[in-house]
Amino acid sequence: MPELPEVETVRRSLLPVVCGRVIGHAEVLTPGVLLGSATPPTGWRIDQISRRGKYLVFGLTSGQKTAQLIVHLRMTGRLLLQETDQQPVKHTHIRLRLDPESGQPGGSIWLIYNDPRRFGRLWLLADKSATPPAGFLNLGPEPLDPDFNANCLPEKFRNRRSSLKAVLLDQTVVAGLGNIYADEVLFDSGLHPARPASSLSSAELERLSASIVQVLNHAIDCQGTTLRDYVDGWNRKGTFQDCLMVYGRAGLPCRQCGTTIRQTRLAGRSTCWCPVCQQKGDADETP
DNA sequence: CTTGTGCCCTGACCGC
DNA sequence: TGCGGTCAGGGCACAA
Repeated sequence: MPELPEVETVRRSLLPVVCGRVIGHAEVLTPGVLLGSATPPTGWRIDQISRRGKYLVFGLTSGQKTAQLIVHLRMTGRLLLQETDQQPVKHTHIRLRLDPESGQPGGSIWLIYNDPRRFGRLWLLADKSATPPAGFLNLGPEPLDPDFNANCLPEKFRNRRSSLKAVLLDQTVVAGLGNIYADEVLFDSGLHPARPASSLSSAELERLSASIVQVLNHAIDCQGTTLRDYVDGWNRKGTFQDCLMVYGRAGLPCRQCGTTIRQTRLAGRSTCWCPVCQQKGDADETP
């Protein structure tokens, strides 16, 4: 399930291949997956790929005109590169033939959007009538931004009575965390997932924000987490699944203290934590 | 405003 | 071997 580290890894795998190429041909095999402008996405040159939270943003130009192609992979979406025009594999919804710019050497490459569960979406914003999705516009601070620190969190946390887990999953609070990294971040910061967000001390907020940055960067260094579906643009798996401390480890001994990892349901999501390394933090529980 | 619930959708897995 | 049930969860609509 692509979260920030997986999306960033996809971005880095696509970047050197697709930038500077022109969308020469586009096939939308599944209507409804591509939203936004009615204009077909052909003729545009891909200038850059940026990322915001779990969204990828392709910057497109055509002469003086600019456009954006925004992509959210949700659960099982994949952007895959193919060097030959192969038969579309099952659950392929969009195929883009990327040609070298005129006068440039080399052959075409295909960029495939594949998504078994069809939760993912692409938005082509090629004219004024097309606007980005609300979720994109309402994203909270970007945790890999150099300016990101604990001061980005308190105002968002102060008025929230709900659990830390629910707040970390809220994309308007911090952009990019999903179920796996929310659990991993809470373990890294030694905080119990059910703690009310508003109960954190400033020292705990510092720890939490530092863990967000640390865990996400570590996962990017490992090319993301592949549990089931996730692969990058060249169909390569990540390795962060070998580094998980709590997610998916219910019933197994904590890798730090040996206590059995517990699992519960929080914010509608399965939540794993270590009952020893992640204390509630209540005064009466402190020895 | 906040918080919670159900839905979308397919494949993997489990028990019978 | 098949078959129904359950689970996985990101974001959104909707209700209270």
